[in-house]
Amino acid sequence: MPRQHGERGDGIVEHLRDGVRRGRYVPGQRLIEADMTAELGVSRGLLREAFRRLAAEGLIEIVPNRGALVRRLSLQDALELFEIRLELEALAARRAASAPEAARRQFIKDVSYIWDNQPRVSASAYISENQNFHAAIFTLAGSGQLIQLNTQLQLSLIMAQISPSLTAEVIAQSIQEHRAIAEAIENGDPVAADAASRAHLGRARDMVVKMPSDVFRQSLHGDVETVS
Amino acid sequence: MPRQHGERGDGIVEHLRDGVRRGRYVPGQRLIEADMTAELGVSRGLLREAFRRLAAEGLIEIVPNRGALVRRLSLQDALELFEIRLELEALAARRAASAPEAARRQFIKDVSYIWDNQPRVSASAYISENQNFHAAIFTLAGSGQLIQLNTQLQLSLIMAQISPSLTAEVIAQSIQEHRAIAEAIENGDPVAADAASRAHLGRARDMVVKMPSDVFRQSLHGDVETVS
DNA sequence: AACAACAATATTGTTCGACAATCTTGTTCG
DNA sequence: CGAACAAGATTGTCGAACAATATTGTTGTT
Repeated sequence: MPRQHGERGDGIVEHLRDGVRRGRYVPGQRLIEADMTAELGVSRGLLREAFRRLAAEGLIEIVPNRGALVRRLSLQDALELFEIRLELEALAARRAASAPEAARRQFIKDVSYIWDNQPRVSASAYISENQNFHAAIFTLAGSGQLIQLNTQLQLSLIMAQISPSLTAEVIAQSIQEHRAIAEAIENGDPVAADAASRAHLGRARDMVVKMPSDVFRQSLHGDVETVS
Repeated sequence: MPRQHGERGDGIVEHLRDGVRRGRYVPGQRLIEADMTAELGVSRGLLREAFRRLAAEGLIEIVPNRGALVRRLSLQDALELFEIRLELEALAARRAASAPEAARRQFIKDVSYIWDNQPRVSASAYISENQNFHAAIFTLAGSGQLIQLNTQLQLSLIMAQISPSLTAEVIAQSIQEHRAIAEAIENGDPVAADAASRAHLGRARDMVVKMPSDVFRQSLHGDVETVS
């Protein structure tokens, strides 16, 4: 954790990203500067720079004169993000399936945990498995820009918001679909990988629609809202 | 320009974005804090927050201990971005073509300049026309998340880098393709809009590949590079 | 008890000055 | 000409300060 000169801000950013992933910070939670500077041992200036980065990434929001809070997606946000993710992950899957065989073989090793038949011990275990799996596809796809864009898709937030409502059946179904994607990639079949990705994300999308509505922030009525 | 409490940073961000668009700042140029604080009349802290936002957006880069500079894309960066843009803009075009008729009609009015048959007076005139046109499609698509992601696609940088090598023929060709996209949207035909978008961006991509190589930064040899 | 109005407190927005770490440039020496 | 070093420029980080705004607490009234 002791980062060197010029990279201290990275540590803060990582702390927050990780904190949201593991539920230490939850969507809607306000992030008070005084508290965080005390806890992390950094100056306000550095903390505020980190906040700005994360806000641009879409993980937190900064409301003028009210400061930073972990972003809480509306259902509309989530659906728009799923729609985008569908396209980008299909692209990534195609690229991944076209990667050199050695790289694909390594990928299969890296995600071997998806073949485990034991029921996942906890929702959070599945959440991190899921994040890892999707990240591995983007990595194998080998496009720096895709990896970068993937951070804007807010998988952490979606998982954090729906995780209390996750059922064992939904998880089991997802794992099956992960295997289908992985197999298509292993076989070097871009068309199948594309299709399997779309099927997986389409189903995940439908699942989200059926969630209790208080999982999401009430969406603004306006036509289009941007996030600074 | 006198923004109010809590929104001063927005002005700086806007200034930089605009500056890159109009060529006031060019890819590769270093942005010295002392100079910019003097010119913009803001404190270093605020300026650095703005830098962090823009770096997360991908418009500038921050190199530890060397500060901020306008990002200069490698050919690989540009191609990866085109590949992604192809998918996202096709999505946006489909959505746009499915928008209510009133909105589509308004869109056609907003982009009526594309029907002008006069040759564009300057490369920069075409550049701003192009940016406007593509932004209008994303706006009509009505997805806040898509609009947000569009900022990561770095159209400004690509244009800034290739603009010295733009020819009248290439511009004329692009304008034709813009018209095809607009017509498909006007007719409410998502399939045609999708196809026209893909054709346009595919051709633009091919054009970029043929550019003189010194237009782009020499790409790093590594497998994948991320931009913080 | 509910509520309005106000005061007290907390929190953010912004600036300034300081100093160490690092990079850049200029100069001198071999 | 190039290495080595010194001088200067620039960034990274901190802390203190104060105004603007938001939040909470208190009081008095109905």
